[in-house]
Amino acid sequence: MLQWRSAKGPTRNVGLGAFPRGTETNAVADVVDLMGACMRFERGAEIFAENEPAEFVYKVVSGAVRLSKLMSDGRRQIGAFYLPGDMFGLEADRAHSFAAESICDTRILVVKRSALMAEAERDGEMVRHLWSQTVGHLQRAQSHMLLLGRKNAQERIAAFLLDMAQRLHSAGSVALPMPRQDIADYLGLTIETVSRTLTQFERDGVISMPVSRRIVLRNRAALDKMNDVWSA
Amino acid sequence: MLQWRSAKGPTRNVGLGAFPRGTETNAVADVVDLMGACMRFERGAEIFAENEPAEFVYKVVSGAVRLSKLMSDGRRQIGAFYLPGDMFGLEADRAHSFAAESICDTRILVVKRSALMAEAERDGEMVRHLWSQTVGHLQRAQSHMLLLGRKNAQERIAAFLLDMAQRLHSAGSVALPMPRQDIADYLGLTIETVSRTLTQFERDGVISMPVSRRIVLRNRAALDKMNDVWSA
DNA sequence: CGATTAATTGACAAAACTCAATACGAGTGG
DNA sequence: CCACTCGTATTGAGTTTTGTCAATTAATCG
Repeated sequence: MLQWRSAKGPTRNVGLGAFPRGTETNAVADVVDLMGACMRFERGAEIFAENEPAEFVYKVVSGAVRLSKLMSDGRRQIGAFYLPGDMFGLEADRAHSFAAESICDTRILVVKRSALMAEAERDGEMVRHLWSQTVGHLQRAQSHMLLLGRKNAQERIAAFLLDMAQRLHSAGSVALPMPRQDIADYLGLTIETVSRTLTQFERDGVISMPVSRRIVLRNRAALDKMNDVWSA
Repeated sequence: MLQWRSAKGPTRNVGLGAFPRGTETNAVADVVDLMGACMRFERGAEIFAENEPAEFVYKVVSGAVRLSKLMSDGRRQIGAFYLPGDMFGLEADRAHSFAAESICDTRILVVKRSALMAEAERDGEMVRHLWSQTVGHLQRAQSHMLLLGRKNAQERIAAFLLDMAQRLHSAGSVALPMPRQDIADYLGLTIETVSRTLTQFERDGVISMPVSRRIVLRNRAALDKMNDVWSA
């Protein structure tokens, strides 16, 4: 593990799309929908870099985003995946400590943090909502810590598949937007271990994989069982 | 790893101490100092349980606290250690997903979350401060994820020692408040690996251990080097 | 199709875990 | 003050899981 692998590093996105509209007005979060500009990022584009000032807040419209941090020797940790509907960019106060990159072609609403804060100045509801977003991210980070700390490969993959299935609202079949390497770096495993574990699951009839990016959940109970160890 | 180990489980604390005073008025955080009641928890006492409604916010005065989550089969993950000056209890919105226990005899300021929120209602500065506390916790969680995800035992221990040294304001020598098992469960290692790695460090002249709970940092540069891999 | 990237598989090595024995250290009572 | 005890920490031997390196196979896109 000496060099960062398939890296023709993330390419800065310059193209800026239209300013589309959402007709939603339901929750407070959707101020982003109203105020945000929609941008397109092609696969592998850098949305923000490590150490970049945290000037914007984002919301995924379509596609997928990874939050990642790279070590000097090529090891990488992915801290989170963001899927359609997810907000991000609030996990930093001053500067970003992770980079964000689009995993595939992705549309993202972008709003200036200062605009959001100005809005929040007048609207107490707004602040609390943004804060609770941050709390949500913290809780995700904590449950990810559990996974990384003491789960074995099978438990990690099971948790990952169930999480993806839920967040992508997929009934029975998940279309993974990310390559195996991203999954590996998210779960703290190697690509080979991810691959072997998936193959194992397939042999055991727990899943099937018509193609590598599509996972059909054939025995959700088995996955739940592997995942439920942390029931508490 | 089938049974939770030395567990004569955490014992509920009932004793409630004095209402001491701090003369500080510097930052907003110190509203807790002004409003909080001081409680004493003896070693191993449960401050709050998993799934308990998050009714209070806490600040460590003296001693140390661990945030932990227990698996059905005895595996445990410690999510954070809280040391004097640290606030906690803001990482949950509705109910706690981790338990908090005192590691040694500990004094803690406790304030009702509702009181804090009432204060925050009037004081915009206050909300932002509480929020930024949460962001701080999130960032700690993220950097802990890095450690758990892709660092080897030496790197984990090095990071841990440096972090403790800094947070305890110890120049050259750290008095660890927690037993090896807690360190292991915090770092996602076994107690044996922690022990062996420390012994290794001692043989290499990186540290010395007059007694097991006291670690003298003899070669901080070596520790920094092991830790700095994630420089970026 | 062919070229190129992504994913899988195999053989082997290494790091960390397990189980078991031993040593240490703080506190207690003779 | 010294032995005893009990919880904590260390050490050793052997196993297991995951990682590494290298070779194949599968997908995707002109």
